Amino acid sequence: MDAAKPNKVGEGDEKGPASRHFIQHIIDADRESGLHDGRVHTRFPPEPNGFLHIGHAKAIAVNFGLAEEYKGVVNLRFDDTNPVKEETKYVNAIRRDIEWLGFEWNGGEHYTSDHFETLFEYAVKLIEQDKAYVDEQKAEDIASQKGTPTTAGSSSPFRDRPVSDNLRLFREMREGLHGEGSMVLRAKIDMAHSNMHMRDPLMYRIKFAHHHRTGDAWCIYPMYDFAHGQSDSIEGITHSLCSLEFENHRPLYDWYIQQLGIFPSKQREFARLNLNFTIMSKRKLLRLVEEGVVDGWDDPRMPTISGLRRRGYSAESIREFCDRVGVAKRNNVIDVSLLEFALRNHLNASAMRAMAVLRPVKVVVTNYPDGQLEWLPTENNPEDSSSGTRQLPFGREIFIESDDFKVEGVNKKWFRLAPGRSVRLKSAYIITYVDHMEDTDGNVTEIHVEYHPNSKSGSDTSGIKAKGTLHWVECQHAVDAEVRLYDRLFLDENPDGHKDKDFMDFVNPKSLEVLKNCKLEPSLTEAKVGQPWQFTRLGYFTLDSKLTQNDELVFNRAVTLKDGWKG
RNA sequence: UGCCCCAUGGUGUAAUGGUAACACACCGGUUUUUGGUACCGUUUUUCCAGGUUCGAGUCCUGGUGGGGCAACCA
Repeated sequence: MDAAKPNKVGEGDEKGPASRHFIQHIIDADRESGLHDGRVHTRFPPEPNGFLHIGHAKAIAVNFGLAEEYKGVVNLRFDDTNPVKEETKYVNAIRRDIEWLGFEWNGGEHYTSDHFETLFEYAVKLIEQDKAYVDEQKAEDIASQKGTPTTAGSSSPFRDRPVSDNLRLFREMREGLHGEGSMVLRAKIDMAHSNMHMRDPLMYRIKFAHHHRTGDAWCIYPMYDFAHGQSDSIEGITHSLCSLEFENHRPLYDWYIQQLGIFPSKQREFARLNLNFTIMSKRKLLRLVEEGVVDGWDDPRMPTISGLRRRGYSAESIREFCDRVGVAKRNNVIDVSLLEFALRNHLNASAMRAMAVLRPVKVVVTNYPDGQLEWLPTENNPEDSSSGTRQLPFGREIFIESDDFKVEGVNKKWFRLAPGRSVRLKSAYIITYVDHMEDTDGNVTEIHVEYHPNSKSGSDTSGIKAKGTLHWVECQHAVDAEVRLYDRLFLDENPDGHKDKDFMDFVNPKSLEVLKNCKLEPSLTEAKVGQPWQFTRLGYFTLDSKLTQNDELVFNRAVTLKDGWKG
């Protein structure tokens, strides 16, 4: 095993046992005690009100990873208890993203709405036990009676309504006999409880809204707390893993299950993923979409799964990233460089190399015969000996990167082309500067060089030592393309963390740069959507899935190569 | 002035009362027909104060600091 790589969950290496996180310790203890015969059944419960982002990827990886480790299964359950926010298009996007990440869920999809009838029966049961009551107060009154974290709440005047009245009213609520906001069903727990969630929490509210799956069958909908844990229980979920913010909900989660006497799913909480220079709130990501800052949920600058995919991130790299960030209870902010590392790490080993010149300047090889052309072999991926080679056309006129030539400020650290300098053209010849032309603004328009015929790659007998190696594309065979370069969407490390400023204030106005006049080697016309490429010396790129037309290639840069040049 | 959770290098995460480690980042070096990769190395860690113990990052007490909790949202 490669010692540089982290141990796969549950495995050890020659250095000792793999490190294990606290949820694994909990599950180990549960299995030790024989809980549920050692069965592990988790769930991933997205609300279909937005696209999945990299933070969800962590939750997905934790739930599916644990299930895999313990030979259990995972339910995909769309948590659809609020019809006014949820839409089928989000269900479809979420399903596609999880599949793309490479995870398989257990036996079809689940929906909280599948359990609406059972949930209703559970509610009736609690009413019959005098553990729930119909409250006819206004929302503001209920809120004010809740008290504050430091002062006890007070009871609703409807708290001691007879069971029979509660039963009748709750059924009338379901039948649509009462208007929205006129009444709610509440659990009867303790209005003075130190945990606000235990102060007679709402269980059901009336909404005459069309539900994306149940249509108009219901006009009452359960609240999260009275739906999530019960759905876990109905589905036989053993370990219900959620984020830290639900820690205070746990006593309520347990209370409902205990009162109902149903399967005892257990909730455990871990810290959600945060990334610097980005935001992870679905509400705020939606604002970027709605206000046109980005071109949709799948804009390559978005931290969404679909955005990362379109940008050129591989599913493997996202999974590796999720493995590397760990699982713990402390609030964390992961450096985006770790995400980029995971991508480079995967793509360096797997991506095909290609030559592309983003900001071309023409080079004329003055001693190369006019009209002559030769095809030179070059490796597809030096990290993968099985990837083979391909042929590159070379001729009298080529393009190189304008950044690779400069006249002013040339010192001994400059390895590239300059007056008096020689450089290697990757997989071709060594060339030596002869002359260059400039326009009236001083921009270099053309460079003249001479090549050394005996310096051909693989059979170099020239003895010339060239420090630098440049990528290049032969003019006649060059394919035009558009290339889009992305920078971070926010200029602030924590755009969401300023009390006095809106995160929108930190949007990077230069997060997208569109290059129109890029020159690609001809083999790139074979590129497919979803296929990663390393453009030699530049970074990792992929075809844009939305903007690419048949004869108009558009590439996105996912990430640059690490740049070790200190200038 | 309440309840809950958390505190290990710059950022994350391990260490199950017994030598504080791994990754990313950073900095330096070797190799290199990608200033990439690979390899080597430097710097940098247990919030504070008590207590228990032969021994505490770990257990206990008290502080300090951070996060969460008062939607007919999830």
